[in-house]
Amino acid sequence: MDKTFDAASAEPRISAAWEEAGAFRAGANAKPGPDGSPAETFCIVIPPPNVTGSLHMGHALNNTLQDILCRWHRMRGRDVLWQPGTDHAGIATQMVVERRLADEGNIRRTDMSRDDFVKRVWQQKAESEGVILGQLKRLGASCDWSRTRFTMDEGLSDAVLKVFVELYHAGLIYRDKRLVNWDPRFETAISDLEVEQIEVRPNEKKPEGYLWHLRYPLADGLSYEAPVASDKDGTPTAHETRDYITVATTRPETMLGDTGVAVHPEDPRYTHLIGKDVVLPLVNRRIPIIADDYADPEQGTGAVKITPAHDFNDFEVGKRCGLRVVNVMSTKAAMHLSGNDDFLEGADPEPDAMALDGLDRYEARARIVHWFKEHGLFDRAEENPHQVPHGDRSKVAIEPYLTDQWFCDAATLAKPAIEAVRNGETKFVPQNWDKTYFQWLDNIQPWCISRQLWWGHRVPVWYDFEGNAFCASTAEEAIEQARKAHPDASDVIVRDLDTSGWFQSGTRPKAVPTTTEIGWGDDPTFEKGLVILDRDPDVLDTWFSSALWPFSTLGWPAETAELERYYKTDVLVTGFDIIFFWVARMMMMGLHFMKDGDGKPEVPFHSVYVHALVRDEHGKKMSKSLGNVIDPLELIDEYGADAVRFTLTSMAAMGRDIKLSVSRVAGYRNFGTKLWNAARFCEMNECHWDPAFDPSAPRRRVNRWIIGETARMVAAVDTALAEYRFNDAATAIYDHVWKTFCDWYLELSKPLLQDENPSARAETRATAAWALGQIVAVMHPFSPFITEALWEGTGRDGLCAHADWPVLDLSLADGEADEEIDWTIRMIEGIRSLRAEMNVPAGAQIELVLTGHSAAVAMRLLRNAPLVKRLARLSEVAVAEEAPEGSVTFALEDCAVNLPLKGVIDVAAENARLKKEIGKLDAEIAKIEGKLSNEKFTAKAPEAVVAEQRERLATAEAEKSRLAAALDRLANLG
RNA sequence: GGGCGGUUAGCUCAGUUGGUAGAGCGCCUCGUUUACACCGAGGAUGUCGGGAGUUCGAGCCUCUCACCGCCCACCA
Repeated sequence: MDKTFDAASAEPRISAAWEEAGAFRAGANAKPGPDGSPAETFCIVIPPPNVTGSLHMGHALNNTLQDILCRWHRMRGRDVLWQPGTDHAGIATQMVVERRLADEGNIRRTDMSRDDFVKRVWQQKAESEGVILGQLKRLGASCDWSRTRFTMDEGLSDAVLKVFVELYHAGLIYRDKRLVNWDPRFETAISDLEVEQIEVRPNEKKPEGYLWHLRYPLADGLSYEAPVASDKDGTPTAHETRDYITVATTRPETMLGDTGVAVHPEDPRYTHLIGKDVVLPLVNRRIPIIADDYADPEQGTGAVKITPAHDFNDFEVGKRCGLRVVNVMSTKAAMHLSGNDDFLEGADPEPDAMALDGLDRYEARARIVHWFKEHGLFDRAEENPHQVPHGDRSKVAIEPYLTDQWFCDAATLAKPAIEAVRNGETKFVPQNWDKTYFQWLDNIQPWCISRQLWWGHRVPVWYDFEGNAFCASTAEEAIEQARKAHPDASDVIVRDLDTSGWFQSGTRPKAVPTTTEIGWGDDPTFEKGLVILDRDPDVLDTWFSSALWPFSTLGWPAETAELERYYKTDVLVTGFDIIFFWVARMMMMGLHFMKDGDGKPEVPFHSVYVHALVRDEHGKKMSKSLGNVIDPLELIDEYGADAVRFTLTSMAAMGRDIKLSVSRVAGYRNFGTKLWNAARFCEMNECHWDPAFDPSAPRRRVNRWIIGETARMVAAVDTALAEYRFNDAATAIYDHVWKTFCDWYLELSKPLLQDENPSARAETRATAAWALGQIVAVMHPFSPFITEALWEGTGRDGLCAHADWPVLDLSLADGEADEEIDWTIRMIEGIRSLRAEMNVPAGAQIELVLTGHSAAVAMRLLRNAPLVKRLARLSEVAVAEEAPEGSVTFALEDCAVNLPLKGVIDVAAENARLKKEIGKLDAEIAKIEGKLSNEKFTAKAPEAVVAEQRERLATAEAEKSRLAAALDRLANLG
């Protein structure tokens, strides 16, 4: 064996061995029950990574934790299916491809046919999927790769179609014209969840972060007296005549679409104006002053301009008050005035207004403010930092925009999803996250599921010339529906707008749903009774298909054996950032479409383990657009996958943030090396694995002790994993391997391995090999590569990945052996500590004289003398009545340990040391006596606690008396 | 505005029914004894954010304050 484990060369070899063996196929290590019943299943569906990029630290953490659970259960004999796959990530992937096209040669998406563009995205998918799955394999993920799925593959597309069509016919999906969050960069609607609030402050670059106060002249020459000053009681003391009303806005450009000004019905400043009109500047449109509670007298001027087409609140006000809706922007959020009938109706725009046509909203804003200034209608601009909704992908301000979109009735679907968590069918771990889940679902809004993108699942709806919708899984079915709706039609056909023929009448898209752009909005062709259907050009929100992942990947809507066997799945492992996007929606869809054996709605998983987010060094979420992504592959290259995994596992308990430090990764790489060298030591000492080894057989205390320690460690790991306390499991292993096994057992075993007695040698070799074997097995889920290499290196059969998980009875622990070895360790530590403090040269062999002991303790010391001598570097171990002159002394609970150092000893320093030690013991004694003299304590505390305190007091007093005696002797010496 | 989390050793953070404060890294001293210098031995460092309460006993439970962070909703 080499001195270190060479991860870089071993990992690919081991990965290949797993792959060749099909080691992770579902059922690969399944063990039937004792009665021959099939193995219990364990199923996790992977959170499908996007086909946009590569593995980041969040993936590394997420998949490490899943892999630990899968490998653990696989070794325990469960039939494990870890279902892998990738997500088409509609908007994100389209964005990546568009950027790439731009890099390659300035071709815009819109310069291509939809068909060609989508083909190009499929290329991207093919490349990226290979990259990211390869990276997951490098991490060691034990997915059943033979079942890899993709959200847009044929089967999953079937699932999407069926779900859409069923929900549509159940009235849970519907089309509606309303304000949506519109992303002007991608020119698509997005859902509420894809909007993030970003604060804007007054700045030089952009006209934003102000509250502009603008004057709207009253119509018909009206004027009024407005108070301009008041005393402290609020009684007006001065007035001025005004022929305008001032409104305050953060978005002056929307004034072009104003159709009213609202004031509070009880605002004394304005009640007399209610029902009057103003003439909208620039536009010369008469719009009413209306009364509505929405106007807050405390905010702005108390009068608020109402733009129903470009503000969610204004839209509601407009509905209540019957105001017109005037959309003044294009899909790119540029002003759309010329040829805009809504805008022109009832207006007589200034040439300056029409000059804004086609300008970006910010440019228009600047010019409009300027225009108001020039025309004496500008009151003032107030600095006003405020939150502005932005698209989470595009990072541009979203525009509330009036369009037809498809919505899903999330509130109805949410009810069973809420109930299932409330009644514990699905549990969050840590449980606290259910609050987050409830908070969102209890207030859920209709989910906008349509996107004006090219990449994604096409909405399965066809329209006739009247705009009637026919929703069906296939064009053929849509045609049937249309025939019934148009009994007199000579024929119904689907317009074949696609050169590649995907959308020919009666066929449905196979595998690659792609099409050229449809002439949306064209005049319908209706001649000679022919009805032509056009398919809805929109695609679905990418999360719509993700929501089906736990059952679509298992074959649904087909009734597959996998679905029957593995649904519901066991645990979902995910970050909290997608509880709304994904977890909640999987709950909704799973409960709506899946039924258990009794026909009862069935949740997609019984547990949701929510882990922290790996953030950058400033605590920010890592994201590609911020450019703060740490590449886990680089860490793997340098330190090995096991080190990265162990680091992340150890940090899994952290609250919400994991800030990764490379030094820690290095530390866990060292841990691997430590284990490697322990194995090397075993090899050198001929500690060979014996399959027939019986852990209850060894008689030597050191061996019995390590067997007990091993059993306790395994139990700790099992308990921790059962409760998803990954860091506790990692710590239990780390401490056991490094401290217990390497630092103590291997050192203590050395004399036995060289013992003249062959049976002692044989027993110790077998025990060491066994203990190492248990470590390798238990550590495998955490560090699969090095353990697989050690498995192979120690001549074990098969794969470590398929090893039996250790099942050790805690009765293997021998209390008497534990006590004695623990005592021996304390003895050695005491001697080492004192040697160091006395500056005894490390190489010097010194004597030990035991005093103040019982016969039993003397026997114990003599029994373990070879160990103590070796590890504490002693020449002689003796017992005596009196300590030799010039000794330094420390006390164990049941004896005094004297090291004769006459000539070496610094009397003054030793005097000080002993006094300091005695001082510590005095403080301890005083503290315990205080407790024990407190009647309430002895009366109310549990007996065990009181007894423990009494014992500690006795120990401290015994130690103190021994040190006091040593101090006396020192005084005599002096 | 609603909700959630954090504040423990120089740094990054563990600490599971309340019962002697821990780890890794860093730091100091010593050491190449044939598994390991990616090592070994020893050592120093904490008013567990402040205050109050409950309790025989609080890092842990309750209340409160301060600061930091996140999520949701809103802000003309």
